[in-house]
Amino acid sequence: MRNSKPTLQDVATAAGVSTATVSRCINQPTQVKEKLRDKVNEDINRLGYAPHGAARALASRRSHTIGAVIPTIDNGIFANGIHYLQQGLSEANFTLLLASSNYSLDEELREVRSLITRGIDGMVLIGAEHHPEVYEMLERHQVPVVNLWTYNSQSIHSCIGFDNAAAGRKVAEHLFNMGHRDIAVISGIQVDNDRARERIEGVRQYLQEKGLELKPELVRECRYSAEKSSLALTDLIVAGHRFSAVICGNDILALGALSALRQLDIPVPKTLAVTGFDNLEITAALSPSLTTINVPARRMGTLAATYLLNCIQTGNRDITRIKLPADLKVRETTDIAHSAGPHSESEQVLR
Amino acid sequence: MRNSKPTLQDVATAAGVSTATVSRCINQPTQVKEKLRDKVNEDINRLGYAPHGAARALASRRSHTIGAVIPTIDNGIFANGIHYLQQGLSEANFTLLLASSNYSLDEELREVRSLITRGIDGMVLIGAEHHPEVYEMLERHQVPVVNLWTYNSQSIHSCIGFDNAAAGRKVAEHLFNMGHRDIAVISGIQVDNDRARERIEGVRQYLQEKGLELKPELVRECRYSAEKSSLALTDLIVAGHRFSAVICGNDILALGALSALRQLDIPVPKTLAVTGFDNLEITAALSPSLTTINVPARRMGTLAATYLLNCIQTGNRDITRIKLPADLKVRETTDIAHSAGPHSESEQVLR
DNA sequence: ACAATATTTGTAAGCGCTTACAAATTAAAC
DNA sequence: GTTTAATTTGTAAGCGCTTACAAATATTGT
Repeated sequence: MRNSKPTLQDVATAAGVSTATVSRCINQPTQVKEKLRDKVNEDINRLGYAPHGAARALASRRSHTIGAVIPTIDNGIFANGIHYLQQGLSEANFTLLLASSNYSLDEELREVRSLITRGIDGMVLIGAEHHPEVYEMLERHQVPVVNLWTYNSQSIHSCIGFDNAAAGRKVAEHLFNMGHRDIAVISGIQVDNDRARERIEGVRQYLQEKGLELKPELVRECRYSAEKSSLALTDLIVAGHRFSAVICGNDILALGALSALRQLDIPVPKTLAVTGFDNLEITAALSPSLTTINVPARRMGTLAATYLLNCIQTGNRDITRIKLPADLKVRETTDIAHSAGPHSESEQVLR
Repeated sequence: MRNSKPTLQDVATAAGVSTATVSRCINQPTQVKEKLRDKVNEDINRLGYAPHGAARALASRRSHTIGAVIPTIDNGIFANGIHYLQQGLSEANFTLLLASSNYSLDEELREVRSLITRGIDGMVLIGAEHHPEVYEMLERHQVPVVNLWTYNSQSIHSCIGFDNAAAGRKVAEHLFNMGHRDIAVISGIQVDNDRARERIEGVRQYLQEKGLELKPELVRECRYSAEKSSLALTDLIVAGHRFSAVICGNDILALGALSALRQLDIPVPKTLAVTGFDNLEITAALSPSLTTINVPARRMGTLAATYLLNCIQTGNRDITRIKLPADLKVRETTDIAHSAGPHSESEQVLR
């Protein structure tokens, strides 16, 4: 319970060695003779010494911190991937500095600037579309970056993700195969959001190939909120449009859509089929369970950690592109046959 | 596109002033004469200068960073509160360093240590129960701390939250009033989790006051995962226990319970009533919608930011205790009457 | 006009650590 | 037992910034 925290110098004095030796005990233990090292470690523990991150970062030009800016931390969409990113970093003794942009590229720029000022060693962003100054700053400060949730074979920046357009196509294809010809879309705001645009573009293309059209009046954009989505779908229905399926830009939007349909007493999928995107854990537990795209969140997070740590360690700045699968999970909101029928056990009486 | 990033010294040289003046332009602009300040700012922009966080932190003994360790970032339970915490900090130009503990106090200790090493100016933790060394380190390093998601008028550390036991009571009371006498509980793991314990304790106490008992065989603990919860409830039912309501420790557990009940074809709330805890956005959109406790996540986040910023600015270390309301949201899983009846609009034909 | 005071700027000493480089010690080779 | 090479430790110069304190300049009162 000393007055102020001990410094490297305090430990050095206590152990009767130089600060350099103590520093080596911590950072390159093999460079110090075992006996001395033990003595020093003992004093480190005895004094309760903990290195001072800022001083260390300043002297070594390495913060052992990587930054991530995600659109929102509010719901679970990105949380899962970030969780594994963090886990991967943590194992290498790196820390994650997390910020959110509210789906705005300008806010993202501000956060990136703040993170760079903080001195991050690597950066994780969502999507490939960013303010030009973002890339410029990262470049200037030599900070390696990887874009998640997106994949493009031509990308000039590293990316680890999936093909959003292809995923959109998969949804459309499934719906088409289920007999749907009139399809509505509730998308997230597309400005500043390449993933949202690509997903819809995938849908549009597929339908076009099948001689169908994605009617502009059947496409609604709204914030990624269940409530907004609910309103959007209700509006679409009240407006009297004809459609038998609605593709939602993510699971939150789908949740809102299902809520609206329940309010309106419209049976799903009988009268209206619904699809989501992301495969949040809860979507499988819904009733009806939600057909959605299973996003490789875990692997994106883990691989991003591996990639950045490697960049930092080796100084390698080659760009890497990793394409992960994003498969359709067909469930009850598009296919009643997928319904979990009553089990035999269900017959038992509870009370 | 210079070789390496410009430093304060570079700006000073360019502007023909001392580093102290440039530093003041950035940190205490009013101390510098307007004309000079403009000139300096111009050079700052021209050179694309960005302060070096570590150097700044080292020299000023202030990192402008606050740390938070939450049990999990995986689902939305804590995300919402953290979102607002971050927002509040961001406005004051502070950054959030976020880590997760997987509901383990030992892991939490490790994360706290890492954060302190990184040099945080303040700390946010969830719950009041922490490894003793956590409090010791925070004390030693003079880092102000606030416990969220918990409230105790006797607490010797600052807390901003709600009374978990009282919330538990509310759930039990509601169920009791709805006529339920045989109540089961699916709780999160209680070791290392004071909130989970308190919630159940609240339930137990209320029932006791009503001359009822919370039967040990009707209490199951499991990880906060929909799947585990689903298994736990199924197990409880298959074991032949008699109960008409199940109280779940949080909304994720409730989701799992609902999923199990759907699989077993057991009507909710007719045969079995279900309650959650947290009021995740999606719980209102479920069918049946979930009765749950509305946790004041937003206010906890906002107030935590305000509190810590104040501590840091003023140096004040008085302990603060803020009690926020956590009200019951009665919905369909306990009260069929709350069902949103078919609206008149629902009659309209879609196709 | 000249003190006396208030404001603005500069000087320089660190903040706590890492790391070239030099010095000292030990091990290996002859 | 030397000489030489390899290993271990110490010395000291910063990393880029903030901030007492001193110096210089501007403002005010008389």
